[in-house]
Amino acid sequence: MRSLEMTAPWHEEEEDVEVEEMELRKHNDGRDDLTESSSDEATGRKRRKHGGSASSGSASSGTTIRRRKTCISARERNLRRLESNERERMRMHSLNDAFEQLREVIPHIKMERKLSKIETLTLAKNYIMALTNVICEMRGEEKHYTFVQDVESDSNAEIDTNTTEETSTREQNNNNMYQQNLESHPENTMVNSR
DNA sequence: TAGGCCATCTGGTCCT
DNA sequence: AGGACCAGATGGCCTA
Repeated sequence: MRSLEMTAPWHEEEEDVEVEEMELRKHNDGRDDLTESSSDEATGRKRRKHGGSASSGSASSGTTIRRRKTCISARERNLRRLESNERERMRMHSLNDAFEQLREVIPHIKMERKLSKIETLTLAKNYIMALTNVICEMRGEEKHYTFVQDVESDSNAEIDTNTTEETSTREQNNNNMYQQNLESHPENTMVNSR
């Protein structure tokens, strides 16, 4: 059970914190399974059953760092941590909502599974580049971007092995689709092909 | 079963 | 001071 390995900073300060931390965990798990699950079912979001890293945090949070003592109680700290967790969850949910909206406006070849985040960002970038090229062409200027090199470098930077091949192929298809669609029908630049 | 993707927790840092 | 942002860690789910 990872929660027993918890090394929260307040452990140094109060003896009863460990017990309270376990209570916090139980409370968290219960809440995930009950009150929050209903709203998550509505949005289809996955939820973790257990908490995150016990030894998480940056490497800079090593043993030499002395944390400032505060006068707030362990219970108060726990409460603030819970509130902070909740805010972070909401922040990530809003970020994911933004990704979802981005997926909806990016023309791409429809797949059984939805685009991953990295694919979404890469396609969005490529789409912007394709649109920029169209604008340049309409103005009689040189194209700003070429795709083949960029796709290769971007994919290799982020994804490897089989996924790279699959993603590169798919991105190339999408890029070709962008170019063909934009060149033959520049008036349809916002057509969503999903 | 390994690897990719993801959600969540967590503590540090930045910003208001 | 408190919230937002960020990155590391971890475990669950899914697919090849």
